[in-house]
Amino acid sequence: MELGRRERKKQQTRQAISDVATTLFLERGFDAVTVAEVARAADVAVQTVFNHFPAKEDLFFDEPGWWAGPARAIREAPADADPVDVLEAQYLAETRDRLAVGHLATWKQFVRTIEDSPALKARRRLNADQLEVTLTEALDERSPDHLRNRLIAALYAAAQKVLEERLMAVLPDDASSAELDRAQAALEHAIAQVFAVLRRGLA
Amino acid sequence: MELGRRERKKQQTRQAISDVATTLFLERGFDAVTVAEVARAADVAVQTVFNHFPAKEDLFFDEPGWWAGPARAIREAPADADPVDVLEAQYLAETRDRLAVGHLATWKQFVRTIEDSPALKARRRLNADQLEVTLTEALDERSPDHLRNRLIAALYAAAQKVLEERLMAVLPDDASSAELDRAQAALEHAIAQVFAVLRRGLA
DNA sequence: TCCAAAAATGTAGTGACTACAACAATGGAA
DNA sequence: TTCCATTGTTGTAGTCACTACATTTTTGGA
Repeated sequence: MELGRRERKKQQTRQAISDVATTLFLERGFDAVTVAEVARAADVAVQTVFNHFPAKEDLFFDEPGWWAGPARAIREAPADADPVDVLEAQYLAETRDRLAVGHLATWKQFVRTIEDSPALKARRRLNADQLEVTLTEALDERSPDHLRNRLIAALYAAAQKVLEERLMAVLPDDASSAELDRAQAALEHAIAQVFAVLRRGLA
Repeated sequence: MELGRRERKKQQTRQAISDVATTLFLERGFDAVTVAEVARAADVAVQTVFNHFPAKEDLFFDEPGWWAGPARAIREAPADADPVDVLEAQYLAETRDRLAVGHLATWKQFVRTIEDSPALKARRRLNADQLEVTLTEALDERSPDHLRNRLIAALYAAAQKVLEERLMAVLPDDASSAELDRAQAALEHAIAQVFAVLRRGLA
Protein backbone atom coordinates (compact mmCIF):
# COMPACT_ATOMS: atom_id res chain seq x y z
CA MET A 1 0.00 0.00 0.00
CA GLU A 2 2.28 2.76 -1.32
CA LEU A 3 1.30 6.35 -0.98
CA GLY A 4 2.06 8.45 -4.02
CA ARG A 5 3.13 12.03 -3.80
CA ARG A 6 -0.44 13.06 -4.43
CA GLU A 7 -1.84 11.21 -1.45
CA ARG A 8 1.05 12.31 0.67
CA LYS A 9 0.40 15.93 -0.09
CA LYS A 10 -3.23 15.46 0.75
CA GLN A 11 -2.45 14.01 4.15
CA GLN A 12 0.01 16.81 4.68
CA THR A 13 -2.64 19.43 4.04
CA ARG A 14 -5.01 17.60 6.33
CA GLN A 15 -2.47 17.42 9.10
CA ALA A 16 -1.57 21.08 8.73
CA ILE A 17 -5.22 22.07 9.07
CA SER A 18 -5.74 19.82 12.08
CA ASP A 19 -2.61 21.11 13.82
CA VAL A 20 -3.37 24.76 13.29
CA ALA A 21 -6.95 24.21 14.37
CA THR A 22 -6.01 22.41 17.58
CA THR A 23 -3.61 25.17 18.47
CA LEU A 24 -6.22 27.85 17.95
CA PHE A 25 -8.86 25.90 19.87
CA LEU A 26 -6.61 25.35 22.87
CA GLU A 27 -5.58 28.98 22.86
CA ARG A 28 -8.90 30.68 22.47
CA GLY A 29 -11.59 28.05 23.00
CA PHE A 30 -13.51 25.98 20.49
CA ASP A 31 -16.55 28.20 20.13
CA ALA A 32 -14.56 31.40 19.81
CA VAL A 33 -12.69 30.18 16.74
CA THR A 34 -14.50 30.05 13.42
CA VAL A 35 -13.80 27.57 10.67
CA ALA A 36 -13.01 30.54 8.43
CA GLU A 37 -10.28 31.55 10.83
CA VAL A 38 -8.84 28.07 10.85
CA ALA A 39 -8.83 28.05 7.06
CA ARG A 40 -7.14 31.42 6.92
CA ALA A 41 -4.53 30.39 9.47
CA ALA A 42 -3.83 27.21 7.53
CA ASP A 43 -3.83 29.15 4.27
CA VAL A 44 -6.48 27.08 2.56
CA ALA A 45 -10.02 27.68 1.41
CA VAL A 46 -12.87 27.06 3.81
CA GLN A 47 -14.09 24.38 1.44
CA THR A 48 -10.82 22.54 1.77
CA VAL A 49 -11.35 22.27 5.50
CA PHE A 50 -14.72 20.66 4.94
CA ASN A 51 -13.26 18.41 2.27
CA HIS A 52 -11.06 16.85 4.93
CA PHE A 53 -13.25 17.11 8.03
CA PRO A 54 -16.99 16.53 7.93
CA ALA A 55 -17.64 18.85 10.87
CA LYS A 56 -15.85 21.43 12.94
CA GLU A 57 -15.68 19.06 15.91
CA ASP A 58 -13.64 16.62 13.85
CA LEU A 59 -10.87 19.20 13.78
CA PHE A 60 -10.57 18.78 17.51
CA PHE A 61 -11.19 15.06 17.93
CA ASP A 62 -8.73 13.98 15.29
CA GLU A 63 -7.17 10.95 16.94
CA PRO A 64 -8.89 8.05 15.26
CA GLY A 65 -8.99 4.97 17.40
CA TRP A 66 -8.60 6.42 20.85
CA TRP A 67 -12.11 5.24 21.56
CA ALA A 68 -11.35 1.81 20.15
CA GLY A 69 -9.04 0.89 23.03
CA PRO A 70 -11.46 -1.10 25.19
CA ALA A 71 -12.81 -3.12 22.26
CA ARG A 72 -9.27 -3.90 21.13
CA ALA A 73 -8.26 -4.90 24.65
CA ILE A 74 -11.17 -7.35 24.79
CA ARG A 75 -10.27 -8.87 21.43
CA GLU A 76 -6.64 -9.31 22.38
CA ALA A 77 -7.36 -10.84 25.77
CA PRO A 78 -7.35 -14.61 26.34
CA ALA A 79 -10.78 -16.13 25.85
CA ASP A 80 -11.20 -17.12 29.48
CA ALA A 81 -10.28 -13.74 30.98
CA ASP A 82 -12.90 -11.84 32.91
CA PRO A 83 -14.02 -8.88 30.78
CA VAL A 84 -14.11 -6.57 33.79
CA ASP A 85 -10.50 -7.44 34.63
CA VAL A 86 -9.45 -6.74 31.08
CA LEU A 87 -11.29 -3.44 30.98
CA GLU A 88 -9.94 -2.34 34.32
CA ALA A 89 -6.38 -3.11 33.28
CA GLN A 90 -6.90 -1.23 30.01
CA TYR A 91 -8.37 1.75 31.80
CA LEU A 92 -5.61 1.78 34.37
CA ALA A 93 -2.93 1.65 31.71
CA GLU A 94 -4.56 4.44 29.77
CA THR A 95 -4.86 6.57 32.87
CA ARG A 96 -1.23 6.05 33.84
CA ASP A 97 -0.22 7.09 30.38
CA ARG A 98 -2.16 10.30 30.76
CA LEU A 99 -0.36 11.03 34.00
CA ALA A 100 3.05 10.43 32.46
CA VAL A 101 5.54 13.25 32.74
CA GLY A 102 4.91 15.30 29.65
CA HIS A 103 1.28 14.45 29.12
CA LEU A 104 -0.58 15.71 32.15
CA ALA A 105 -0.70 19.45 31.50
CA THR A 106 -1.61 18.90 27.86
CA TRP A 107 -4.31 16.50 28.83
CA LYS A 108 -5.91 18.77 31.39
CA GLN A 109 -5.99 21.67 28.97
CA PHE A 110 -7.53 19.39 26.38
CA VAL A 111 -10.30 18.37 28.75
CA ARG A 112 -10.82 21.91 29.95
CA THR A 113 -11.30 23.02 26.38
CA ILE A 114 -13.96 20.36 26.00
CA GLU A 115 -15.72 21.35 29.22
CA ASP A 116 -15.88 24.95 28.03
CA SER A 117 -17.69 24.05 24.83
CA PRO A 118 -21.20 22.61 24.64
CA ALA A 119 -20.47 21.45 21.12
CA LEU A 120 -17.38 19.51 22.17
CA LYS A 121 -19.15 18.01 25.16
CA ALA A 122 -21.88 16.80 22.85
CA ARG A 123 -19.33 15.28 20.53
CA ARG A 124 -17.59 13.56 23.43
CA ARG A 125 -20.89 11.98 24.41
CA LEU A 126 -21.31 10.75 20.85
CA ASN A 127 -17.83 9.26 20.94
CA ALA A 128 -18.65 7.53 24.21
CA ASP A 129 -21.77 6.09 22.61
CA GLN A 130 -19.71 4.82 19.72
CA LEU A 131 -17.30 3.25 22.17
CA GLU A 132 -20.17 1.40 23.80
CA VAL A 133 -21.30 0.05 20.46
CA THR A 134 -17.89 -1.25 19.41
CA LEU A 135 -17.21 -2.64 22.86
CA THR A 136 -20.52 -4.48 22.80
CA GLU A 137 -19.59 -5.97 19.42
CA ALA A 138 -16.26 -7.14 20.75
CA LEU A 139 -17.93 -8.73 23.76
CA ASP A 140 -20.52 -10.39 21.56
CA GLU A 141 -17.71 -12.22 19.78
CA ARG A 142 -16.78 -14.10 22.93
CA SER A 143 -20.07 -14.56 24.69
CA PRO A 144 -23.62 -15.05 23.38
CA ASP A 145 -25.44 -13.19 26.17
CA HIS A 146 -26.10 -9.98 24.31
CA LEU A 147 -28.03 -8.19 27.05
CA ARG A 148 -25.24 -8.87 29.46
CA ASN A 149 -22.61 -7.73 26.99
CA ARG A 150 -24.51 -4.57 26.26
CA LEU A 151 -24.80 -3.96 29.98
CA ILE A 152 -21.09 -4.49 30.53
CA ALA A 153 -20.30 -1.93 27.85
CA ALA A 154 -22.74 0.58 29.31
CA LEU A 155 -21.39 0.07 32.82
CA TYR A 156 -17.85 0.49 31.57
CA ALA A 157 -18.80 3.76 29.89
CA ALA A 158 -20.46 4.90 33.11
CA ALA A 159 -17.37 4.03 35.11
CA GLN A 160 -15.18 5.87 32.65
CA LYS A 161 -17.35 8.96 32.87
CA VAL A 162 -17.31 9.03 36.66
CA LEU A 163 -13.59 8.42 36.84
CA GLU A 164 -12.76 11.11 34.31
CA GLU A 165 -14.67 13.60 36.41
CA ARG A 166 -12.69 12.40 39.39
CA LEU A 167 -9.47 12.76 37.48
CA MET A 168 -10.17 16.36 36.61
CA ALA A 169 -11.19 17.17 40.17
CA VAL A 170 -8.27 15.53 41.89
CA LEU A 171 -5.29 16.26 39.69
CA PRO A 172 -3.12 19.34 40.05
CA ASP A 173 -2.20 21.25 36.91
CA ASP A 174 1.52 20.72 37.06
CA ALA A 175 2.98 17.27 37.03
CA SER A 176 6.05 18.17 39.04
CA SER A 177 4.63 18.50 42.52
CA ALA A 178 4.72 15.84 45.17
CA GLU A 179 0.99 16.35 45.32
CA LEU A 180 0.80 14.32 42.16
CA ASP A 181 1.73 11.13 43.91
CA ARG A 182 -0.98 11.53 46.47
CA ALA A 183 -3.51 12.43 43.79
CA GLN A 184 -2.52 9.47 41.68
CA ALA A 185 -2.87 7.15 44.65
CA ALA A 186 -6.32 8.54 45.39
CA LEU A 187 -7.28 8.11 41.77
CA GLU A 188 -6.15 4.52 41.54
CA HIS A 189 -8.04 3.82 44.71
CA ALA A 190 -11.17 5.25 43.10
CA ILE A 191 -10.58 3.18 39.98
CA ALA A 192 -10.28 0.03 42.04
CA GLN A 193 -13.42 0.92 43.97
CA VAL A 194 -15.51 1.58 40.89
CA PHE A 195 -14.41 -1.50 39.01
CA ALA A 196 -14.95 -3.57 42.13
CA VAL A 197 -18.61 -2.55 41.98
CA LEU A 198 -18.84 -3.68 38.37
CA ARG A 199 -17.05 -6.95 39.10
CA ARG A 200 -19.26 -7.76 42.06
CA GLY A 201 -22.39 -6.87 40.16
CA LEU A 202 -21.53 -8.94 37.13
CA ALA A 203 -20.18 -11.91 39.02
CA MET B 1 -49.84 32.84 42.19
CA GLU B 2 -52.52 34.05 39.82
CA LEU B 3 -51.89 34.12 36.14
CA GLY B 4 -53.28 37.19 34.42
CA ARG B 5 -54.76 37.05 30.99
CA ARG B 6 -51.50 38.30 29.64
CA GLU B 7 -49.46 35.41 31.02
CA ARG B 8 -52.18 33.01 30.04
CA LYS B 9 -52.08 34.17 26.46
CA LYS B 10 -48.35 33.85 26.44
CA GLN B 11 -48.52 30.27 27.62
CA GLN B 12 -51.20 29.65 25.07
CA THR B 13 -48.98 30.86 22.25
CA ARG B 14 -46.15 28.76 23.59
CA GLN B 15 -48.32 25.69 23.75
CA ALA B 16 -49.66 26.26 20.26
CA ILE B 17 -46.17 26.47 18.86
CA SER B 18 -45.05 23.39 20.74
CA ASP B 19 -48.07 21.39 19.62
CA VAL B 20 -47.82 22.32 15.98
CA ALA B 21 -44.08 21.64 16.06
CA THR B 22 -44.45 18.21 17.63
CA THR B 23 -47.04 17.25 15.05
CA LEU B 24 -44.82 18.31 12.18
CA PHE B 25 -41.77 16.58 13.65
CA LEU B 26 -43.59 13.30 14.15
CA GLU B 27 -45.03 13.49 10.65
CA ARG B 28 -41.98 14.42 8.65
CA GLY B 29 -38.98 14.02 10.94
CA PHE B 30 -37.14 16.57 13.03
CA ASP B 31 -34.43 17.46 10.57
CA ALA B 32 -36.81 17.81 7.63
CA VAL B 33 -38.87 20.50 9.32
CA THR B 34 -37.42 23.98 9.59
CA VAL B 35 -38.15 26.43 12.37
CA ALA B 36 -39.51 28.78 9.75
CA GLU B 37 -42.07 26.15 8.79
CA VAL B 38 -43.08 25.67 12.40
CA ALA B 39 -43.53 29.40 12.77
CA ARG B 40 -45.58 29.61 9.61
CA ALA B 41 -47.76 26.68 10.66
CA ALA B 42 -48.31 28.25 14.08
CA ASP B 43 -48.91 31.62 12.46
CA VAL B 44 -46.25 33.48 14.40
CA ALA B 45 -42.96 35.10 13.56
CA VAL B 46 -39.80 33.05 13.64
CA GLN B 47 -38.55 35.34 16.39
CA THR B 48 -41.54 34.45 18.52
CA VAL B 49 -40.56 30.81 18.37
CA PHE B 50 -37.12 31.65 19.67
CA ASN B 51 -38.61 33.92 22.30
CA HIS B 52 -40.30 30.89 23.83
CA PHE B 53 -37.80 28.13 23.04
CA PRO B 54 -34.05 28.64 23.24
CA ALA B 55 -33.32 26.00 20.61
CA LYS B 56 -35.15 23.95 18.01
CA GLU B 57 -34.71 20.80 20.09
CA ASP B 58 -36.69 22.37 22.91
CA LEU B 59 -39.71 22.32 20.67
CA PHE B 60 -39.54 18.55 20.75
CA PHE B 61 -38.46 17.92 24.33
CA ASP B 62 -41.07 20.13 25.90
CA GLU B 63 -42.05 18.08 28.89
CA PRO B 64 -40.25 19.73 31.74
CA GLY B 65 -39.54 17.41 34.60
CA TRP B 66 -39.73 14.03 32.88
CA TRP B 67 -36.02 13.67 33.57
CA ALA B 68 -36.52 14.72 37.20
CA GLY B 69 -38.41 11.55 38.08
CA PRO B 70 -35.57 9.53 39.62
CA ALA B 71 -34.31 12.43 41.75
CA ARG B 72 -37.83 13.07 43.00
CA ALA B 73 -38.34 9.41 43.78
CA ILE B 74 -35.18 9.40 45.87
CA ARG B 75 -36.25 12.49 47.80
CA GLU B 76 -39.68 11.10 48.51
CA ALA B 77 -38.45 7.71 49.64
CA PRO B 78 -37.95 6.86 53.33
CA ALA B 79 -34.46 7.62 54.51
CA ASP B 80 -33.54 4.02 55.12
CA ALA B 81 -34.67 2.68 51.76
CA ASP B 82 -32.08 1.22 49.40
CA PRO B 83 -31.56 3.68 46.55
CA VAL B 84 -31.42 0.92 43.97
CA ASP B 85 -34.78 -0.41 45.14
CA VAL B 86 -36.27 3.04 44.88
CA LEU B 87 -34.85 3.62 41.43
CA GLU B 88 -35.96 0.23 40.18
CA ALA B 89 -39.49 0.81 41.41
CA GLN B 90 -39.52 4.23 39.81
CA TYR B 91 -38.23 2.86 36.51
CA LEU B 92 -40.69 0.00 36.55
CA ALA B 93 -43.60 2.33 37.20
CA GLU B 94 -42.53 4.64 34.42
CA THR B 95 -42.14 1.78 32.02
CA ARG B 96 -45.56 0.36 32.82
CA ASP B 97 -47.03 3.76 32.21
CA ARG B 98 -45.45 3.85 28.81
CA LEU B 99 -46.96 0.51 27.98
CA ALA B 100 -50.43 1.57 29.05
CA VAL B 101 -53.18 1.25 26.50
CA GLY B 102 -53.10 4.52 24.65
CA HIS B 103 -49.49 5.39 25.17
CA LEU B 104 -47.48 2.71 23.47
CA ALA B 105 -47.82 3.64 19.81
CA THR B 106 -47.26 7.30 20.56
CA TRP B 107 -44.21 6.48 22.59
CA LYS B 108 -42.63 4.32 19.94
CA GLN B 109 -43.11 6.94 17.28
CA PHE B 110 -41.62 9.50 19.61
CA VAL B 111 -38.53 7.41 20.12
CA ARG B 112 -38.28 6.56 16.45
CA THR B 113 -38.32 10.24 15.62
CA ILE B 114 -35.43 10.72 18.02
CA GLU B 115 -33.47 7.84 16.56
CA ASP B 116 -33.84 9.31 13.09
CA SER B 117 -32.32 12.63 14.10
CA PRO B 118 -28.70 13.12 15.16
CA ALA B 119 -29.66 16.44 16.73
CA LEU B 120 -32.37 14.86 18.87
CA LYS B 121 -30.13 11.99 19.89
CA ALA B 122 -27.55 14.51 21.01
CA ARG B 123 -30.15 16.35 23.01
CA ARG B 124 -31.36 13.15 24.62
CA ARG B 125 -27.81 12.45 25.74
CA LEU B 126 -27.64 15.91 27.24
CA ASN B 127 -30.89 15.30 29.08
CA ALA B 128 -29.54 12.02 30.41
CA ASP B 129 -26.46 13.86 31.65
CA GLN B 130 -28.67 16.37 33.38
CA LEU B 131 -30.61 13.55 34.98
CA GLU B 132 -27.40 12.11 36.36
CA VAL B 133 -26.48 15.44 37.89
CA THR B 134 -29.81 15.99 39.62
CA LEU B 135 -29.95 12.39 40.75
CA THR B 136 -26.49 12.69 42.24
CA GLU B 137 -27.58 15.80 44.11
CA ALA B 138 -30.59 14.01 45.52
CA LEU B 139 -28.44 11.10 46.64
CA ASP B 140 -25.93 13.46 48.20
CA GLU B 141 -28.69 14.73 50.47
CA ARG B 142 -29.06 11.38 52.14
CA SER B 143 -25.58 9.97 52.09
CA PRO B 144 -22.15 11.64 52.33
CA ASP B 145 -20.27 9.25 50.04
CA HIS B 146 -20.17 11.42 46.94
CA LEU B 147 -18.19 9.08 44.71
CA ARG B 148 -20.61 6.30 45.48
CA ASN B 149 -23.61 8.54 44.84
CA ARG B 150 -22.15 9.72 41.57
CA LEU B 151 -21.55 6.13 40.61
CA ILE B 152 -25.09 5.10 41.47
CA ALA B 153 -26.45 7.86 39.27
CA ALA B 154 -24.17 6.90 36.39
CA LEU B 155 -25.09 3.25 36.71
CA TYR B 156 -28.77 4.10 36.78
CA ALA B 157 -28.37 6.12 33.60
CA ALA B 158 -26.52 3.23 32.00
CA ALA B 159 -29.28 0.83 33.01
CA GLN B 160 -31.90 3.15 31.62
CA LYS B 161 -30.09 3.42 28.32
CA VAL B 162 -29.73 -0.32 27.92
CA LEU B 163 -33.31 -0.98 28.90
CA GLU B 164 -34.69 1.65 26.55
CA GLU B 165 -32.89 -0.04 23.68
CA ARG B 166 -34.39 -3.29 24.82
CA LEU B 167 -37.82 -1.74 24.99
CA MET B 168 -37.61 -0.54 21.42
CA ALA B 169 -36.32 -3.87 20.19
CA VAL B 170 -38.84 -6.05 21.96
CA LEU B 171 -42.09 -4.17 21.76
CA PRO B 172 -44.55 -4.50 18.90
CA ASP B 173 -46.00 -1.36 17.38
CA ASP B 174 -49.60 -1.98 18.29
CA ALA B 175 -50.66 -2.37 21.85
CA SER B 176 -53.59 -4.62 21.07
CA SER B 177 -51.88 -7.87 20.28
CA ALA B 178 -51.40 -10.70 22.70
CA GLU B 179 -47.75 -10.40 21.81
CA LEU B 180 -47.66 -7.42 24.10
CA ASP B 181 -48.02 -9.53 27.19
CA ARG B 182 -45.11 -11.72 26.25
CA ALA B 183 -43.00 -8.71 25.35
CA GLN B 184 -43.86 -6.99 28.58
CA ALA B 185 -42.95 -10.06 30.58
CA ALA B 186 -39.61 -10.28 28.76
CA LEU B 187 -38.99 -6.62 29.43
CA GLU B 188 -39.73 -6.82 33.12
CA HIS B 189 -37.44 -9.79 33.33
CA ALA B 190 -34.68 -7.72 31.71
CA ILE B 191 -35.35 -4.87 34.11
CA ALA B 192 -35.08 -7.18 37.08
CA GLN B 193 -31.88 -8.65 35.71
CA VAL B 194 -30.22 -5.30 35.09
CA PHE B 195 -31.14 -3.83 38.44
CA ALA B 196 -30.04 -7.02 40.15
CA VAL B 197 -26.57 -6.37 38.77
CA LEU B 198 -26.59 -2.86 40.18
CA ARG B 199 -27.89 -4.03 43.54
CA ARG B 200 -25.32 -6.77 43.87
CA GLY B 201 -22.52 -4.45 42.80
CA LEU B 202 -23.47 -1.72 45.22
CA ALA B 203 -24.27 -3.97 48.16
C1' DT C 1 -58.81 57.25 27.99
C1' DC C 2 -54.08 57.07 28.39
C1' DC C 3 -49.66 55.03 29.75
C1' DA C 4 -46.03 51.83 30.77
C1' DA C 5 -44.73 47.07 30.61
C1' DA C 6 -44.38 43.16 28.00
C1' DA C 7 -45.22 40.34 24.03
C1' DA C 8 -44.69 39.97 19.10
C1' DT C 9 -42.55 41.34 14.94
C1' DG C 10 -39.09 42.71 11.29
C1' DT C 11 -34.50 43.49 9.79
C1' DA C 12 -29.90 42.50 9.46
C1' DG C 13 -26.30 39.70 10.37
C1' DT C 14 -23.13 35.51 11.82
C1' DG C 15 -21.50 30.95 11.37
C1' DA C 16 -21.66 26.03 10.12
C1' DC C 17 -22.44 23.49 6.35
C1' DT C 18 -23.93 21.91 1.32
C1' DA C 19 -24.13 21.84 -3.74
C1' DC C 20 -21.83 22.68 -7.61
C1' DA C 21 -19.06 24.51 -11.13
C1' DA C 22 -14.47 26.03 -12.35
C1' DC C 23 -9.60 25.53 -11.76
C1' DA C 24 -5.09 23.61 -10.91
C1' DA C 25 -1.83 19.97 -9.84
C1' DT C 26 -0.46 15.43 -10.86
C1' DG C 27 0.33 10.64 -12.52
C1' DG C 28 0.43 7.90 -16.37
C1' DA C 29 -0.06 6.84 -21.51
C1' DA C 30 1.18 7.83 -26.18
C1' DT D 1 7.73 15.61 -24.05
C1' DT D 2 2.89 16.13 -24.71
C1' DC D 3 -1.72 15.16 -23.68
C1' DC D 4 -5.47 13.43 -20.93
C1' DA D 5 -8.09 11.86 -17.11
C1' DT D 6 -8.10 11.95 -12.28
C1' DT D 7 -8.30 14.29 -8.15
C1' DG D 8 -7.45 17.81 -4.85
C1' DT D 9 -8.51 22.80 -4.30
C1' DT D 10 -11.05 26.88 -4.83
C1' DG D 11 -14.99 30.24 -5.34
C1' DT D 12 -19.88 31.22 -5.51
C1' DA D 13 -24.29 30.93 -3.99
C1' DG D 14 -27.40 29.36 -0.92
C1' DT D 15 -29.85 27.12 3.44
C1' DC D 16 -30.70 26.94 8.20
C1' DA D 17 -30.26 27.77 13.17
C1' DC D 18 -29.68 31.40 15.95
C1' DT D 19 -28.57 36.39 17.83
C1' DA D 20 -28.95 41.41 18.41
C1' DC D 21 -31.72 45.01 18.29
C1' DA D 22 -35.05 48.38 17.01
C1' DT D 23 -40.03 48.79 16.17
C1' DT D 24 -44.73 47.84 16.63
C1' DT D 25 -48.69 45.83 18.85
C1' DT D 26 -51.17 44.25 22.75
C1' DT D 27 -52.72 44.59 27.32
C1' DG D 28 -53.41 45.52 32.32
C1' DG D 29 -54.10 49.07 35.24
C1' DA D 30 -54.33 54.23 36.70
